[in-house]
Amino acid sequence: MPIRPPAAVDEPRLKPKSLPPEAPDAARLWLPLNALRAFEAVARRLSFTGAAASLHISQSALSRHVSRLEELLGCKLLERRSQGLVLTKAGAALLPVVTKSFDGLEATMQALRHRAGTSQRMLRVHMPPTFLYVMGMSLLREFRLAFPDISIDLFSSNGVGLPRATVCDIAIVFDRPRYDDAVRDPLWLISQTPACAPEIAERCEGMDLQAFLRANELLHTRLEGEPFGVLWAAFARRFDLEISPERGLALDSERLTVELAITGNGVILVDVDMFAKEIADGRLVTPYDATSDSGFGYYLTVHPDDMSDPAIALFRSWVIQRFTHVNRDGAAPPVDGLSAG
Amino acid sequence: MPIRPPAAVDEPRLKPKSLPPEAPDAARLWLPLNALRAFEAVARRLSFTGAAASLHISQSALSRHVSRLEELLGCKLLERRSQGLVLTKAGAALLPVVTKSFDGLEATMQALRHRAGTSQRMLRVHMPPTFLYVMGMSLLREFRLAFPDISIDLFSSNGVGLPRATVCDIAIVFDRPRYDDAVRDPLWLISQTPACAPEIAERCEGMDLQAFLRANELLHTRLEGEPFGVLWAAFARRFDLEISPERGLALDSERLTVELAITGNGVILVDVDMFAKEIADGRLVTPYDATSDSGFGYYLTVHPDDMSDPAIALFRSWVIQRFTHVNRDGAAPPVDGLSAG
DNA sequence: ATAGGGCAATGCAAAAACGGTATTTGAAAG
DNA sequence: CTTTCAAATACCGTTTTTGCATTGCCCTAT
Repeated sequence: MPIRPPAAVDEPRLKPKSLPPEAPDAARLWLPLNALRAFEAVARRLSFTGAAASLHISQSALSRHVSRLEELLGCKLLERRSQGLVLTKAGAALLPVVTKSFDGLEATMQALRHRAGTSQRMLRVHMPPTFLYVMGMSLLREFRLAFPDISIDLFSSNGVGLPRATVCDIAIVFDRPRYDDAVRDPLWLISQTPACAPEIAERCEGMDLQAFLRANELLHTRLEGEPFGVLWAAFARRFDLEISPERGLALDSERLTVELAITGNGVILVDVDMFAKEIADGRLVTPYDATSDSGFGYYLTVHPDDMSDPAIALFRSWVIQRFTHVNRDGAAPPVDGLSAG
Repeated sequence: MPIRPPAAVDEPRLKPKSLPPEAPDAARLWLPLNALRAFEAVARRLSFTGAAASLHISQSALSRHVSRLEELLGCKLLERRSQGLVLTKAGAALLPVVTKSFDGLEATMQALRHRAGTSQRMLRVHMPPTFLYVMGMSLLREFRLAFPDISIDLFSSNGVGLPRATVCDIAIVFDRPRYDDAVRDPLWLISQTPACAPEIAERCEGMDLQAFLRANELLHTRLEGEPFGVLWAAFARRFDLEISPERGLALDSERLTVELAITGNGVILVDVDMFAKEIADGRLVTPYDATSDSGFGYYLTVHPDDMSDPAIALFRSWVIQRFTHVNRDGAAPPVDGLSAG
């Protein structure tokens, strides 16, 4: 039954239905709000690709939005010329209105959040150093730009640091999936693959995976509350490897572990996206095309009782949305020129 | 497992990535536009149910939209009290801004359509009388309210009246699905079930479907270009009935056919939603719980060459959208106590 | 000229948002 | 205490949106 009739002429006279036709909303329903937002972003930058990056959606999606808008309006809004985009007269007329309207809405929303006590708050956020280093900073920077009235007090240590247990409201923790009653949302589940210094890979050229792992020291990062070597064990299980995952050297901090790997002290399990920089500049190589998803990853947690705090709820939902949208682009180029060595 | 070449050192840091963080859009992306639209409709009427009817979506959907908005804002926008809804301070602050913004957008869109030649047009629309009678009028009324600057010149006859073949730009035709190159969109696919006058149903009480159909005259509506009795034939096929679908009496106009059925002259195949009125007040009864979807239904067609006409394209897309996400809100005919087995 | 790169459009499959139905809840009226 | 009405919720289907990969276009550099 794919197609359904519209509200047929309602029952003739046997239903007072005090409401008159009330059609002011007919046009409202038709208003392509999301397409207008897309158009605005594109028109402001005069670039689909650029707008896509800034909105954290794909260029493809934007292209479609704008096309639809143009189709609905019956006229082009942007002229696609080889030198770039140019606003047509119609586009030029539309852009300022859209910008003004959305700015107004944004400002009002902001003001209401303010009144609700959401703003001028200080959120205490905790996250592991690795996460902070790779993507946390750009994430927080973005959040602050979107909500300048919410300040962030940032903590970063290798301990777990759950909210209410430590001095923070929101924590991003590295953990495995759990099904308890806590408010935990997955942000980034890692895919682990063995990595080592290029010299080691060279020396071991030709070995199969199992031999390789047996020939080298396994490096671990200690995980609070987890048995020693869980990640290696999960990896071994996934590829039917006969190795001793509990063998090796464990450190507190993943950064230290990576340092050891880079300096040729053994093999480490990494997520290629998380250490893209080290891999890209050759300090770390991933000689085998074997990655497994253990379910471990970074989860965002808040204390259940804090869910009613508007600022905390806002931060949480914003981060979650941010991650669902952007698993890749935000991760690749967030930090430039660093990468501790 | 083969060794992978040391992770092809693709673009290391040589990607200026000219774009600065550019976060003005971070908040834009977050703006819950659809939820705001929902809130506006509810707040204006101070009623979820009423707004749902006017927006042609369910109360449930609206409830969720508003909830989400409240959650994002961190404060209630409407106070649900027993006497009805009341705007909170926050809601009262938000409503005018939203209304103003959306009105502005609407007006601008309208103006652009105008400039594009979409407006101040006269559209010639053709539809079958039955369709017009049952739902066409309310449809057109609504369209006119949403787009007052587009006039409608309405034709209604039993002929097919395809655009460009007759004096119309847009036609709604009763037909079967076809896969030709014409621009044809299904609006309402009918589900056919036998119906007759109550006296006949009474007289035939206890008969099975096949006996019932054999005992009564079959009524048809003549369909241009279709073999005599297609609909009855499709129905018989669906339920493995041994009847002679080509038997019976055919008329030009479905309304006439229905009249004959009502006055006890035979059995007709109807869509229960389309003749909800006749069924509700007992003039027509559907004694068997047997409905089949033949694929026949009402299709909207425009001439391919007309697709570039903004006004025609607008009408078309508006009608299609109107049909896809409309429930049976106003229609829900209180069909009680009928439909005996 | 020709190869290469940047950018928007598009086919297709996957994912997410959205909507509907049915049900529950909660308050008020009979 | 039952009945009624409106909003919230559970559950689930499906439409819409999105991303990826690819195409096509035009410009630029070789």
